[in-house]
Amino acid sequence: MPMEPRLLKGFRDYLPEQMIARQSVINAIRNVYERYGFVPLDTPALEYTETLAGRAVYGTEGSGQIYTFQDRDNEWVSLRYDLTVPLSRVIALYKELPRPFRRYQVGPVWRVDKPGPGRYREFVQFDLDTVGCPDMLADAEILSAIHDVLLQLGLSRFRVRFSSRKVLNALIAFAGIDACRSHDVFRILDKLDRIGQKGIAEEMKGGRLDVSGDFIPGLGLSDSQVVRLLEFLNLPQPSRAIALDGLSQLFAGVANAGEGLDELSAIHEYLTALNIGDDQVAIDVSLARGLEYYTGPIFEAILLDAPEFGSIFGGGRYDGLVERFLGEKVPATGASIGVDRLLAAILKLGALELRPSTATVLVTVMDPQWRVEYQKITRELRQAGINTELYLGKEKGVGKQLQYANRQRIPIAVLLGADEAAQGIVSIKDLRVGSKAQAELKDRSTWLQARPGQFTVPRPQVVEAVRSILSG
RNA sequence: GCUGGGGUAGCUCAACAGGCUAGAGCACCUGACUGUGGAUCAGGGGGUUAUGGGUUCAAGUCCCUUCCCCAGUACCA
Repeated sequence: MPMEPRLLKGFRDYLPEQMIARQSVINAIRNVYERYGFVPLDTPALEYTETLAGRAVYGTEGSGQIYTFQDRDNEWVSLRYDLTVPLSRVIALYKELPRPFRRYQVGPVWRVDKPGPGRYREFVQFDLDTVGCPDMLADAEILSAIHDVLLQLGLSRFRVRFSSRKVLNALIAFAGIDACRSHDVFRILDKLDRIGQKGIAEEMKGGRLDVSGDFIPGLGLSDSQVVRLLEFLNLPQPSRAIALDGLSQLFAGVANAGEGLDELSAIHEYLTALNIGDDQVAIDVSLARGLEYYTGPIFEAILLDAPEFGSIFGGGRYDGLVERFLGEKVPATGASIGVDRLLAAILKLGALELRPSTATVLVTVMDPQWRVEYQKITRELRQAGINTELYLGKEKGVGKQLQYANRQRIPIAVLLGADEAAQGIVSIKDLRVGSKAQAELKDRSTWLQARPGQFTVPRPQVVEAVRSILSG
């Protein structure tokens, strides 16, 4: 008995249809990033566990989600959890790298997590980071790049949000909360979208019952502390400038609050100079983010027409991460696009069409007698830069081959049989014409006679004819 | 991970209260119709009812195990 073909939970095969769409998204992102002058980097899937599992890297939850095992040499190794920590390792290992080091990296990362819609244990991230620049100019450039990426992908209805961990630290001081609880507070603040202010207030205090009746334990903060948190959350933020005003008034008496505000206002100024508006890249004080290593600005983006996919982009400044390996403090900032989520959202929004084939032309094999001629035509088209497939299935008649082209969404078919050969011509068929017409057709003989979208050209003009179809 | 719900063909679902050989639509394959996609017509392949055990004369149906899926939670891209 053959064994059952099984897929590991939370893992996926990327079938050609998905891969074609995914690669086009990745190429679009890469083009934008190279336009900004970032350089490519790749690192191994496996790292020493100690590289990833240091204190205060991913937080307690994050560390528990790292795939870890012993290899044949009894070394403890782990699958990378993100691309940021490997980058900081690279910075420390290759001291000859230029500073600032501005790199992009795309590849899978692994997290032991409960799989769900749009959430997997292996997923692809596309990262963009600048290492060695303390100025907010670097952060603004990250935001500007994601802004350009989304526009490039045909997604204009998005909202990029940013804030700063330093602002949140000021909030902790402002509310009189013990600094050691700050990460718990951030985690709950981050849920604003889902549970609302009422839910946040409950969870900050005694806890709350969720929709399923499950009890979520609270932090046990006092009423007055929660009032201050809500005051912060209710700051009006119709624009970056107004949000900044509100923050500086609210935190007027808080020591060290100035640092975070300076960061946000610097980013605001840079964005304004780049002509990036409040509606596209906004300050959002409720933004918190889960990872422990952020030290300054933090970023996130959602698609307004596909909010159910969650954030498709997230990141921030992590000035302490490289220090773990180097001892020397190296400023760094960057962000990550969740390629799978972004792709799922794009497909749902219809901004990209799934195609099972990369071919534009199918050269059919009508009669094995002309095989060499089919090969020659195929080669001519390929040399002209046109993606062309020679039909390699069983030669069972042209009907099957056109059906194949139709199902593969290959728009153009080339046909050559005895009739054409006798006249030195080739038949070329634009299948898209028939696809449009076929809804109205009922009777087969009319359909056969019509031969929609089909015409003949002299044999030497095949490439030219295909080109003219493609150019519309 | 936790709580709850679920699992019948590739997909969507059916099968009175435990009772004949587990069915249908779609999809797929073969054929007919000029050397041509669609429609139509004729035929065909597909199932250990997720899994292992138990109760019973009899289990898709009832009980338990494991696995997987879904919703919420936690976390995050």
